[in-house]
Amino acid sequence: MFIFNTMTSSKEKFKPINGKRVKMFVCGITPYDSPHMGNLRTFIFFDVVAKYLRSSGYEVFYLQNITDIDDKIITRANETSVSSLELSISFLNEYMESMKTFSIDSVSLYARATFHITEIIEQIKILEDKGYTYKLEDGIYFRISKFRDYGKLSGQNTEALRSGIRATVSEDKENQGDFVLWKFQKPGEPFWDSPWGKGRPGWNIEDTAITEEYFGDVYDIHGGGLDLIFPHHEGEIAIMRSISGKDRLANFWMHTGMLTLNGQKMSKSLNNFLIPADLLKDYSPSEIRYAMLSAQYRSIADFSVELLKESRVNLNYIKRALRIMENANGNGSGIDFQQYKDGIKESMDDDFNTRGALRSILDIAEKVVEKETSLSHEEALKGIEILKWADSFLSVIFIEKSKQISSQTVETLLSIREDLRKKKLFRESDEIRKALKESGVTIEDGKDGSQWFYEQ
RNA sequence: GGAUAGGUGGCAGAGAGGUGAUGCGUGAGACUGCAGAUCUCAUUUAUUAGGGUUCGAAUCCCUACCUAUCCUCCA
Repeated sequence: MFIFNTMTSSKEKFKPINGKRVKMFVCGITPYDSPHMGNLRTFIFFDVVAKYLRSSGYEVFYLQNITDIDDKIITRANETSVSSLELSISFLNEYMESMKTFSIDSVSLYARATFHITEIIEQIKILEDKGYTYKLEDGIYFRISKFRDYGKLSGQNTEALRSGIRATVSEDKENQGDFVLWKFQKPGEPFWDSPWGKGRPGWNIEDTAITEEYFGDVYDIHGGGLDLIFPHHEGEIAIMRSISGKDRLANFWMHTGMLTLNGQKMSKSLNNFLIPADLLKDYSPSEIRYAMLSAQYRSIADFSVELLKESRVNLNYIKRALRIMENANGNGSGIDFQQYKDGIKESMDDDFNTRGALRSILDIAEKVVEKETSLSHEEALKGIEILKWADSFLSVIFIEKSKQISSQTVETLLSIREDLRKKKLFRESDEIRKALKESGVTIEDGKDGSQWFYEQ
């Protein structure tokens, strides 16, 4: 298995530090607003990563943080006159709801920053003792000049950063890149006590405190969006390595490409984002998830309706093949299912190429449709087994069917409809089709009678 | 200005030195009460540009141009 490592800009053979155990950390959200599809892209992808690693025999501890204290939360809370705690919990619930909707259920532990204040303070103390910190009027800062490898992950050097065009001129910071570890409380803001006075933690140290708590000072995979490489991940590396003295924080750095809308990054500040609810009006969760997995995770993916439509068509095609397999009773088609399974595995082992895996699944579907009449029951079982295996990490085909009407009822209604059609009472027969559609059952009339199937 | 990743048909996306897959879309036809699905055929000059290496380049090298992201809020 090969993984593209941002740190080295190359694909490297994956090997966990400790046998088959994998410690994976992915930067989660700051719950100050609804999660958008860009966020979802990242979390859907890492869900596949965790699931695929598990299906490949690894034991994965997938840790995700929640930045539930932050300037934006405080600002937003003040605007809406609820407490920052209430605000963050409400958006956190919404986030968890989305995770459920899109079958993102592989995270072992969600760690909230506010539950780890003690560990954060401990880390700052160590940094202080080692001379990595200094105090300004508004907080305790980390001194990046003391950490030699600052900028290694992003290819930045501190000299160039100084002339960054967007950097606001610093007040008193020793270096533009210095970041806050502990922010002193301003009147009315939530706070925790610390040796430096009342305040709250800075962003970067929340994650290092959490990962050190559960993983120790070096772990296997650190993931997140591409936009977090600088400065967030540089900051994490600077903090943790300064504390541990080790030559690394994580062995593999994985970053997902941005989801764009009309060629521009989906983001709150540009106000060009889509939230799940916008899409769920017209598309199912698995169609959306399929669309997200249709692009290679590191590439820019421009969001489009075409992509969703294509996903729907392809997914329906796969489901059609699945129905054929479920009813197969031919004499043998000679389809070599194993080669497709190998193809899926090969794609996934190559830096989690979900696009390639989906391609192989479509190849299976195509073969099955082509050999519909000759496909034997035994062959079909093999084919279904492969689809189930692939779906154990892709999670787009077999979605739990809730409150669906029984197949017996459907058959009964269909035979009634058939009679109506023979009598050319089409208005009545169309009513039945419509009613079934609303219950999640799709009917397709063909030469050999009507076929039906459950939508997800 | 610096950094990172890229630039292949209308769109998505393979190809990793030996006349450019595939899917979607589109067009035509078949089927059909309608819808949908499916089938058949088609989509004729798609590799950003210019140099170089080579018998041969999408692929390797150089230059230019373009796009996205980051340069202290960001998945």
